[in-house]
Amino acid sequence: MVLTERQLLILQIIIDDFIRSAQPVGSRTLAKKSEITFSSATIRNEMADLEDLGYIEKTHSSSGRVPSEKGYRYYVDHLLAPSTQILTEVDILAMRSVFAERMYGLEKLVKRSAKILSELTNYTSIVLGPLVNETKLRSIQMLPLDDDTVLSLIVTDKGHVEKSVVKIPTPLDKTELERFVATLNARLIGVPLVELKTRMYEEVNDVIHSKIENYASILETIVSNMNKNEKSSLIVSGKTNMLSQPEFNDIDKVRAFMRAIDKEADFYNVLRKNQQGVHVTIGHENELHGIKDCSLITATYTNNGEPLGTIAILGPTRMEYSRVISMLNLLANEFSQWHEKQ
Amino acid sequence: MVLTERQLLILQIIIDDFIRSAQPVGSRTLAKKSEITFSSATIRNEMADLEDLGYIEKTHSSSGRVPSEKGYRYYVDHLLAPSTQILTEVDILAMRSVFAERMYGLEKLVKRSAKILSELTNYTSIVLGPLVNETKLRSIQMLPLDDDTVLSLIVTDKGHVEKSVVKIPTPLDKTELERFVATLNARLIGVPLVELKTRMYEEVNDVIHSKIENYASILETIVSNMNKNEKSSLIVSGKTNMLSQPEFNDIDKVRAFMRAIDKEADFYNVLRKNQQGVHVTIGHENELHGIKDCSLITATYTNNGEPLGTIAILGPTRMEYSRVISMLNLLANEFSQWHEKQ
DNA sequence: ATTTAGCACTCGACACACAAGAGTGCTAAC
DNA sequence: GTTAGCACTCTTGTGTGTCGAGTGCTAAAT
Repeated sequence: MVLTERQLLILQIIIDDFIRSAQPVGSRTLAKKSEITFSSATIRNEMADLEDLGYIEKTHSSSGRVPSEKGYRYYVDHLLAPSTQILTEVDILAMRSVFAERMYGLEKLVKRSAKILSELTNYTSIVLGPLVNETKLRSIQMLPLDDDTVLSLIVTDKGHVEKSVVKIPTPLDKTELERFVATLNARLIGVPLVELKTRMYEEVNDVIHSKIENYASILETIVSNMNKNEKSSLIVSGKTNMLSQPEFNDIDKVRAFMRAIDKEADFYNVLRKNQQGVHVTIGHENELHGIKDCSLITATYTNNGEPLGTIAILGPTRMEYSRVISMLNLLANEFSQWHEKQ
Repeated sequence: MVLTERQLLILQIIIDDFIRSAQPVGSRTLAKKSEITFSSATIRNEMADLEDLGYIEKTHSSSGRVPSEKGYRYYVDHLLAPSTQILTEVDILAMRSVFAERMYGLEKLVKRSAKILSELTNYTSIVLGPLVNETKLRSIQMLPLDDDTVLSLIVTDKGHVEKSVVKIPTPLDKTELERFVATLNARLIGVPLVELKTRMYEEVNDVIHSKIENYASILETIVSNMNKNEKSSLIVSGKTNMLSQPEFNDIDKVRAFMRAIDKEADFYNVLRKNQQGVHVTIGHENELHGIKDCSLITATYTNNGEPLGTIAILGPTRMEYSRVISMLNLLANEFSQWHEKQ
């Protein structure tokens, strides 16, 4: 059964109102709205139908109605004012400012966007920087710190630096190290980071065998470090913002949420698998347990159509979907453009 | 007026018991303890005196007693079982394991100790890595990324790397850049990082003047970046642990605490000025507003007597002072030893 | 055939009263 | 100086009553 015009109108107003007020909305409140030309009794009848269909719920038998997750889903899919200009000038300027300023380095850009986003929305923002498989090796450097310690740096073409401090078993021959590094660089520059681990062994295997065990040990450490740091480009900003949302007046919800958001690795996995475009995941649609009361909106940004990274906002299910989606769209665009200029 | 033996005993038991149970302790509960040989009526009299003196408080007129901040202060200063072996084998092994393992790099060590500490105590731990003024320049590297972008790396003798991506106004001459870097390295290696900013200008001023403006711009960025990153060696672990402490059942306290702990810069300032040794700051003794319900225990670790960094635990005023102090002492010692071995 | 007015009913929120229990302070006896 | 005893205080939990917002249903109005 499909919804009538009037039911859609009522559903829309209920959700809009609830998003604003966080209070269950009753038939009298609705009847006062200027869009509504019929009486509260009619509204009650329609609301009863909407409830039977699962779009709205009561918090108790004589309360006003609250959107269900199904209701939000319908709202997001069909009712969202399509491409209406929701953002204020202030919002737009704030976001553009991140890119307008002469910025140095992608990592800062990611951090700053996350911050702006969480400040503007008062939700929690999560930004995933470019995935490692997009970047290529720019240079490998090794600097001896002591007799038995080497600092190795892996620099990518995007200006990212992975460092690892390696302890080596036998004392170091400096010129030999230099030759080793030169070999590595000669053979590996330009290799995508994601292939680096395997290529490293392939390309330099013969060289290593002819040398002492030091180099095997160094490579071992570098490779194992790369695994760990893959996830480092995840920035979470505004973790405490959710505390000011009324749905988090319950201490147990706060606990669950904070615990969930502390496990950044989980979010990494969720965000990484995101397809292109904007996606909204509402309440129990989320895989992660701690955020079943929340909605997650994600947007990917691209470089020439290739997905590079993800921007996301985590808020209560009662989220300002329309505004947040517009913001993410804008920001993802700016990101993509920024990348193409690089 | 000085406290009698018996009052001390009572104060001690009250505090010990309250630290365990988080419940106000009454005269009957006390009388049941095996250490106590006198009746609950006597205890009531003594408790009235202790209250007049400000060491304990009532939560309401007919409640049991709770330690006041003055009480905790006295407890920490005079009553703490001096160097009794509080730590369990498990605690000790867990902490040693951080150092026992073949660890790479100070930064990881700092992170791992913070983690262990917060896990063992179930409080929040804060570890401040070696202050920048201890470390010296090991090497400066500059790698051109594009025509107008240079990645500059500052490597310290402790293996720490500061990177900054610099956009430069005029296209780059690669050999000239190499000469510039060589000059920088020749003149600046071994300079303490804290002096680097000024020395950088002094030493290379003449060189810069004879070259194009690129180099001034590069130095500018590096220097301004160093300022920001000075604070990066602060690791906070277990932020959400406090949520399981009963004193944080109040949502407003949670909010205040989370907000406070999110401002890492504040903690940096507090920890940086710490004198050598272990320090306990109780409740309102803390300068920071959000943690007036908390106690902060800090310990510095040293290298040949020179203070290097700080380890701290932030918990409720009802903290296991004795255990935490022992743990910090142990860990600070391990840290100092580790440094000396380097 | 819809829409609406009217009304009985439900439930949460709040205030109040009451009892039980833990703990105190004080007094008088030991 | 110590203790037993007792009246008193305050919290906590439970039950009761009232108020108001909101619903569902019925019957009348359009």
